[in-house]
Order: sequence, then structure tokens, then C-alpha cells
Amino acid sequence: MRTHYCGTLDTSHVGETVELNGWVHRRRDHGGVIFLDVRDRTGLVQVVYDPDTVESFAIAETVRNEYVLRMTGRVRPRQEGAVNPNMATGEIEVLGSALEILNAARTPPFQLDEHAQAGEDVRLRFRYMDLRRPEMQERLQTRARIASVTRRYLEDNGYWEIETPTLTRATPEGARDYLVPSRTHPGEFFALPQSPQLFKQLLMMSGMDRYYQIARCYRDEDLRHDRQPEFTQIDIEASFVSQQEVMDLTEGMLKCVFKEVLDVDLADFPVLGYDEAMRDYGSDKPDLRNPLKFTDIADLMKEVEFQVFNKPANDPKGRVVALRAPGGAKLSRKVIDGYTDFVARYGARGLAYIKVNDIASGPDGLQSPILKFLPEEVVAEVLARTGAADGDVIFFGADQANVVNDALGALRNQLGSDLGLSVEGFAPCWVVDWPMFEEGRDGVVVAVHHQFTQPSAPLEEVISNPLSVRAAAYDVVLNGYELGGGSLRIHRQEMQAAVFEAMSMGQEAEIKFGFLLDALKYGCPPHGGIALGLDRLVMLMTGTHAIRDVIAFPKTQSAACLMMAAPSQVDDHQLRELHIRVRAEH
RNA sequence: GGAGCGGUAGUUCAGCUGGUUAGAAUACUGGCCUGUCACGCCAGGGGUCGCGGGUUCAAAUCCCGUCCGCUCCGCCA
Repeated sequence: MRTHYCGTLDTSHVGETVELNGWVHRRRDHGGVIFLDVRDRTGLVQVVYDPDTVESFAIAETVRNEYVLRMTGRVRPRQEGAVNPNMATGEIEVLGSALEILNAARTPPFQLDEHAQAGEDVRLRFRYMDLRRPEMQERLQTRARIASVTRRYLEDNGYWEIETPTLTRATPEGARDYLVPSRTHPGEFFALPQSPQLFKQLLMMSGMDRYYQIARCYRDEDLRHDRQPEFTQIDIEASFVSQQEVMDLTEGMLKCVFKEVLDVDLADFPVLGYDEAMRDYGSDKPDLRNPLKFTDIADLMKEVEFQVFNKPANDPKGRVVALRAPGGAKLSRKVIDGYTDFVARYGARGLAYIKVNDIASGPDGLQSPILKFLPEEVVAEVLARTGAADGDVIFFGADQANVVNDALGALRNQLGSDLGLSVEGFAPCWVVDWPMFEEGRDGVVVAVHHQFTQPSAPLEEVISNPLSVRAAAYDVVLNGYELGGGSLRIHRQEMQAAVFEAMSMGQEAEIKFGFLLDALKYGCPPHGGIALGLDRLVMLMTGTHAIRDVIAFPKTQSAACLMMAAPSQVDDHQLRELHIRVRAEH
């Protein structure tokens, strides 16, 4: 039908007769002349109808917003003074000669122009309307380009795109599974994959050597702004590779994507040890745009009278840190009280602070509810260690280490934005040398990354002292988001068995992962890989605030689709075939 | 599972210390207008104040419950 897209017309087309298709973005009816801003995915162009063309002028009078049109007209330069510099096609217009309404449209449920914003629930219910907005079209285009550059990069590096099943086996550990009932196996269920983890490892055992997939993953857990029940991973695995090689490939890929999509040159990613990240930022995914760092002061607090500080200072699982916020002394009492409530969400029982008004006048230059509990020389040493200067405020965290890390880590982020300390742009980093295991609830040993990760310790130590073992695992972090994580995998059956044993899942492992243990016996190459959250990457690269903004049809926080009204009840007949009876809720 | 915020016209919101006919902007409809571009001017239509219950002479407003949306904690190998 069309000869051109709306947004592509410019002065080079002047004099040409063009045929356009698109939606009426806005209509301005001046009685004797009617302007239509016509929109397609490339942009807007102004089409003018005047009474000289009687028939099409009459049709133009009946046109309304979001009508779908087919137009013929001649491109002409706009008159002096009629040029619109705010419009990409503002130097020209199309003088319409023919006009056909391909489809009328009801009044839109919300205005699609940039000057009105609808609530997210309305946008999601009418997502097909919301996606017409240029803003949304740009985001999805950016997403497509990111995926495209990713594919090309990986293919240039010898990676094959291989699909893996989405009907697979349930795994009780990790996230909750989405289950799919089997018609042919009464009472049995498939699970949708939380990731293609095992399949990609098996592909390495199959000699595929280098695999990638832009894979949909499913986790039935509660949602956040950066978590959807179904999400997309850039999933990568390679054989005969070192950790450094996987990291180099990934870093190269991200640099390439940022360069080609945003024309941004990312510097080499800093590499942080896990311990270092926790020590300096209280987080395993630190936002390095934020310059604030923790200062450990437990050693100074062991002898002080103040119980709030000396108890955690003397507790092996405790931690006492200071967090200096430059310029924070201007924060009002009300704001600081707000921070106290804020850190309480992470389990902190209070938030001590010292305002540094005039460091030269000693204690008199300080302002704090806790000064009376601390010896002068201890305070002086805290100021020295943190590098405090006039106008700063120093916050304190003293509790179990995990509470301090969570609470002050979150406060660090908050201060970064409230005080405008964070720099603009993109701050990626690697976090490496993760612990292999941690103590879960009831003291059970659980894998920090996953149970197929290669421990960086001999087999005996994995069994005898698992909590001391490190793993060949690495996360890539961007602006405080975990963008991806990977590891070298266990490629020897004995080691895999040892890890299962350390996790006290001997029998259980045989049943659930017997096929893997078997596969490891048939010649498994050393291998490793990584998976990156495509939705998060796109969110960060488009500067949006939730991955919902970069997913065409996302779910709400309660994991529902407002447009389709999914999930929904199904026929009894359908349930019967699946051998399922719905239990009455109490 | 828990906490907070929100739900009033198609939309975005105001009204919420209870008291005339629930209002603004925008959208929509009709009329006028030949150079606008968030066109302008005139007129008009438009409400289950999320839902259910309670208190009261009287509830958008107060109380209880419930549903929905968002943010967060838990959860997310």
C-alpha cells in the first residue's frame, strides 16, 4: 500500500507523490483547512486537507484520533514561519489528495500523546494502545537491537543458538516452579524451566562446544520492579574455557552492545572480590556510580561502654561500620528519622549518626545523640578513618553482619540519590570469588550460586568444611543490579557427588540428578558459562524504571495479565483430561 | 506471609476536620473558524466516589472487611 513511512519524509521528497498508512495522532480542524498528524512506528508527519479536494476534505472532517488511514498526497516544503522545529518532519508536509479510512476507532481509553500519562493498570489493560506510544515503540526497538547485536556478537565468536525444552522436570530447590500437568501421565507434572542450566551443560557434554540462547525462564516467586514471572536470559555456555575467558567474552559482548546501541564506550569492568564488595558496600551487587564506602570500626568499639556498639563489635558474627555522607550535615532531623525507619525495614534497630559541623573544635563541633557514650579518642579515630570533613554526617551500623550490610547498604544507595552523590552513566563491575555454600535455614548447607558450580577447593575440603570453600563463580553487576551470573561447572562425577554430599542430598541427588551424574561419567569436558538478564539490561539501557517498561506484555505484581485476564478458570472437561480437581479454598 | 501508598467523569487529579446539585484539567459530542502543530472560540453531554458491611439524622469523607494497582521486606539456587 504505502510508498513511504511517515517519519522518514524530509525535504528530499519534495515534489513526490507519496502514499502513506498510519494512525491519526492528532487532528486540527480549522474549518477551511484540516491538519492531520499521522503516525506510524517511524514517527509523525503532517498531512493537510483543504476544500479544493472536496471528497477527501469531507472525509477528513469525519476522521478522529486513532483512525487508521490510507492517504495519497504530494510532499511540499512548509511555508516560511510554518516550519515546526519540534517535529522531525517539521520542514515538510503532505498536501493530501486522496483519503481512505481503513478503519475507524473508538475514543481511546487514554490519551496517547506525550502530555497525558495514564495509570499503569489502564495501560496494561489496553496494552495494544499503550504500545502505540512512540516511547514504548522506541523501547521495544532498542530491545530488538540489543538482542540482535548480542546474537551477532556471539555468532561471530563461534556460538550456536540451540533451543532447549520449556517442558521439563520440577526441581524442589531454588525458586518455585510453574507446573504443567501431564495428560498422558496422570498425576504427573512438567515444570517450566527456571533457566536452561542443565540442558546447556548437557549440550557441552554433547560436544556442542559453544552454545547460546535467548531463553525464556520462569520462576513462580513474588514480583519486584526488576522481576517478572517469565523473563528472558542471554544464556551462554562454552567448553574448555577458563573463568577469565567467559568473563572476557561477556565483557566484550556488553561493550559491543553499549557501543552499537547507545554509542557508549564502557571502560574495562573493575573486578571486586565478594569479600571486598561486602566489606566496602555491604552488597554483592554494589552500585559503583555511588562513591560512598563503609569504614569498619568494630576494633574501636570493643571496649566502649555503649552496648549497642560493643556487643556486635565483640560478636564474631557482628559488624560495626561507619558510613560517611559528604554534605550530609544539612539533612534535617526529619529526614534522618526517615532513614531510621528506612533501615528498620532491613532489621536495623536504630540508626546512630554524628553530624560534623566544625571538626577543628573537637567534640563541641560535633552533634550527635551518641557522643556521650563514646570516648573522645574513639570518636576522633572514627573521624580520622572515615576522612570526615565539616558538613558531613557519619551514620553507624552495628548489629549482626547481615543486618548491617543490608541496612547500611540500602542506606548507601538512598544517600547516593538524596545527596546527589552518584555519577550519571553506567558503572559495571565483576564480583568474583563467591563462597560456594552458605548456611540456610535450620543450619543446612545450600549452594550460593548453584550446586553445579565448580568449587575452588579439593574434594576433601568440600566435604569436610564446605562453608569455607570458594566457588569459580562470577556475577556481572551494572548500576546496582545483578545483570548476570555464571560459573565454571563441575565436570567430574566425584566432585559433583561431593557437593551433593556437602548439601546432605545424597539419596535425593541420585533420584533427581542421576542422569547428570551418569552423563559426567561419559566424558564431560570442563565447561562454564553465564546468563544475563536481558530485561534488566534493556531497562538500564533505556533508562526506564521497571522491566515491565521493556516487556511488550508484562504481568502485574500479582502475576496476572490485565489485558488477557490471565490466569483464568478452565472448563471442568479440561481439568478432567488432566486428572486435576480444584480444591475448595478455606 | 508482612508493611506502606493509591483506587472519585474516558484519563490525570482536587474534594476526605461528615452537611446544598461531587469539581478542575484534558478527552469526548455539536457549532464556528483557511496555516495550525498540546490550534482557538462558543455550547453540551459525561459519576456504581473499587466492592461489601457498619456508625450516623446525614458518608466520597469515619470504622471494619474485601478486591485491584504500585513500592518495599520476606521470597527469588
